[in-house]
Amino acid sequence: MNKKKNETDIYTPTECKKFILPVRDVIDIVGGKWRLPIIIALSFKIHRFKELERQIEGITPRMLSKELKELETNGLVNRKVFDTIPASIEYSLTDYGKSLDKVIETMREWGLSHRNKIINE
Amino acid sequence: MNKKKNETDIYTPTECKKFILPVRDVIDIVGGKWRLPIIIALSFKIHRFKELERQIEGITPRMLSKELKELETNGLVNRKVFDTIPASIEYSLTDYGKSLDKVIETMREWGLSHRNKIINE
DNA sequence: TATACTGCTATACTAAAGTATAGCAATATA
DNA sequence: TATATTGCTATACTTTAGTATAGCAGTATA
Repeated sequence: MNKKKNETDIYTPTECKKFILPVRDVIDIVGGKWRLPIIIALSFKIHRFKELERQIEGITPRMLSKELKELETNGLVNRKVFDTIPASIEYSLTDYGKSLDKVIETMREWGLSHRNKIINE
Repeated sequence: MNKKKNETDIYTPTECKKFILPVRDVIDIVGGKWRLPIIIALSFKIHRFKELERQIEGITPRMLSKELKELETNGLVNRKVFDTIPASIEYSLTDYGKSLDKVIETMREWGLSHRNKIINE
C-alpha cells in the first residue's frame, strides 16, 4: 500500500524543484525583516541614513547599516557620498532595485487583502 | 544647512510608512527560508510529509513540521488525517494559500531574470 | 556653553532560525 | 529476519538575526 512512493513522486520530480529555485534566489536577496522595507522607502525617494532610520520603524542603525551594505553588494542600492563637511550620503535604488516594483506591488496587494480579511471576520 | 530636516522628511512622512505596513505583514506570514518553498510544493499537488521532505531540498523534518504548523495556524495550509494504520496525512493549500499564486509568480519571474542577468554578465 | 544633528561603528547581549542526530510504533517489503 | 517506510518529536547544538547602548568627529543651532 505504501508501495506507491515512486508513483506519486514521479508527478513532478524535477518540475516542482525547478520552480522553487528562482524563488529561493529572491528570498536570499531580499528576504528578511528589513530589506524590502528599505527598498520601498528608497522607491519613494532618495534617502539619507537618518531619514531611512526614521521612515523604517523599529530599525536600529546597526541593522540599517548592515542591510544597506548587503543591498549595495547585490547591486540593488547605490551609495553616493558628497564631500561636504560633514559628509552627506545619499542612498538610492539602482535600476535593478527599481525592477522589484512589481514584486513589491503584488505583495502589497496581498498584504492589504489579508488585512481586510482579518478585519471582515 | 542641516536645518532642512523637516523640509525633506515632510515629503512622505506617513505615505511611505503606510506603504510599508502591508508588505511587513506579508513578510511576517510567508517570510523565512522555507515557507514559500513549502507553499509552492503544495501548489503543485497535495503532499504527504515525506513527499514534502523530498521536494524541498535541504529541509529537516523539524523545520518542515514547525513551518507546516505555522502555515496551518495562519490559515494557509490544511492538514487532513486519514485513520489508516499507520495514519497517513495530507497537506494541501487552503483557498487563501492558493491566493498567493500571483505573489509567487511575480517573485519567480524576478528570480529568473536575476539568474539570466548573472549569466549574461 | 550645551545640545542636537549626521553617518555611522563597536561591544555585548538575547532571541530566533536552523542543523544534526536519534528514535518510536507499526506495517510492508526483500 | 533485516530493512525500509511514515509522520513525526526530542535533545542538543550552532549560526544568524536582531536589540540595546554607547560613542565619535565635526558642524550648526539655542
